[in-house]
Amino acid sequence: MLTKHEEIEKFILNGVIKGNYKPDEKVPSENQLAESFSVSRMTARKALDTLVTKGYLYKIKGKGTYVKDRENRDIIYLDEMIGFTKRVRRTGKVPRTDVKAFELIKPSEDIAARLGITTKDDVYYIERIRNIDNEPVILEVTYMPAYISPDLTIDHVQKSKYDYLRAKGHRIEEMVKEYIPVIPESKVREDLSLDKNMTVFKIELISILEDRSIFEYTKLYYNQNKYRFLQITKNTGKSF
Amino acid sequence: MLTKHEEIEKFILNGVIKGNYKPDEKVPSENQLAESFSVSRMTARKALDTLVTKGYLYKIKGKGTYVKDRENRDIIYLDEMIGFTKRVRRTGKVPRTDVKAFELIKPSEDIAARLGITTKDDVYYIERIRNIDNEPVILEVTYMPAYISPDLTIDHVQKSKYDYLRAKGHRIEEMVKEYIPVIPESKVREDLSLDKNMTVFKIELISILEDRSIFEYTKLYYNQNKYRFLQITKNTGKSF
DNA sequence: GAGTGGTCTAGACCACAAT
DNA sequence: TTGTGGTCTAGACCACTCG
Repeated sequence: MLTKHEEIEKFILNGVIKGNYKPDEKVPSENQLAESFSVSRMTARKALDTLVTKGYLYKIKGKGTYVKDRENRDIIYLDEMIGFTKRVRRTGKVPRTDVKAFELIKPSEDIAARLGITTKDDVYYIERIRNIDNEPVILEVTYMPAYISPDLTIDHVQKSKYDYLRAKGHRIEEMVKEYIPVIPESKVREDLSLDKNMTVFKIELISILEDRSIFEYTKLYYNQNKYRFLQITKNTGKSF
Repeated sequence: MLTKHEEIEKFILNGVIKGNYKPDEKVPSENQLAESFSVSRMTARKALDTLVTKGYLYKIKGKGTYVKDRENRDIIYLDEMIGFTKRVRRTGKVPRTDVKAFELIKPSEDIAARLGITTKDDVYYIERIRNIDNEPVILEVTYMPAYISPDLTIDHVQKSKYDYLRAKGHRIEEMVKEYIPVIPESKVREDLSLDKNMTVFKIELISILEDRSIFEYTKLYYNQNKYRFLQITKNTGKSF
């Protein structure tokens, strides 16, 4: 036995999947749904809100509720993040990196612990937004111990952290990544122009150098409205 | 300017982070919050619901709303899924695989397309739940073309698909994985005993053999209540 | 001005858990 | 019986969009 809002959710979702409601077209308004299902507006609203959170719809205040275009999303390959610029160009699209923050700060206890330093050591705080064809795709928040990268400039950050690292004769030996689904806070939501309460894909990672020092602690937020995130693993001989 | 439900959400979240509300202890009830913040119950409720979706709280009908224990989650390494049983034993915990479904079916058009076969070809439909210490951790839904694995039995599935594959002289050449955050449908929710509207981590993958035929299409749902999902990448020489 | 979504209220009835 | 969360109602006011 479905509840009323589940009934409405099912009805709308069905329409989306079957193509009765096409991408970027309106679904019935909250008032229309309330009337046609003989429920209160709050109940109809709950159904639509759930489908927004699940990523099927998006709302525009004053206008209506629309079907999200999930079919025509482009693909981004996760292991190729390092070569973001090059990879995007290869698809004929235009990449751009916006450096939103580049500061020298004292880390919180949590950050210091992750980087294996103390709260008295300096760290770079870096926020970057990766765009493709002027659309924000990835938000990156990075903490880097200053002692490893003493002469880092905003110019390096505008391009590639890893190019800088290589130029300094360092080499990343290991990366530890954690995969986390989240509903982002408002700051992330604004930077990636996401819908409220939309689930998002997050990776937290630590890069470890050849001497076991930690080069960076980075949080990556991926905008799933326009892109799908894939990874290709080739058999190297022993994994499978 | 925060809305009222955001104000309450912030208050509770703060209490959780600061430790005023301890793991598996109650937060104030909806009625208590409604009174102390001078709002209607629906408004207080919305704040708690949001925190459930975000993974900070869980609710038990008739009892109350509780703080989820996120600190003491164990770690599972993603690339080691193949050796699930062995890896879990190594930590001193007890792994178990429940085969919930093992059937020979005709695939839908969507599934057939993903497997590179027709809707007239047979496929195995397999559902498995991976448990650690009797707690469901991973739900796995697999479609396998029968022509590649003609003599597959439930016994093989109880153990390892990949052991079977090796025994047949095959070898997985490549895996294509897609990472997706989702709010699972009720079936998945029940299998993994998840909270309603809780965001979950999902991987869809295709395994490709040396002759480019597709061995499997698999959907994996990871229960993030009890586990964190990490991946370690070692530098093989050219990736970074 | 009419329609939309965003927020909020003050009730109500229910199923469930604990005492 | 009391308290909890789950669902739902029938209103209300607001900010926004568009004609």
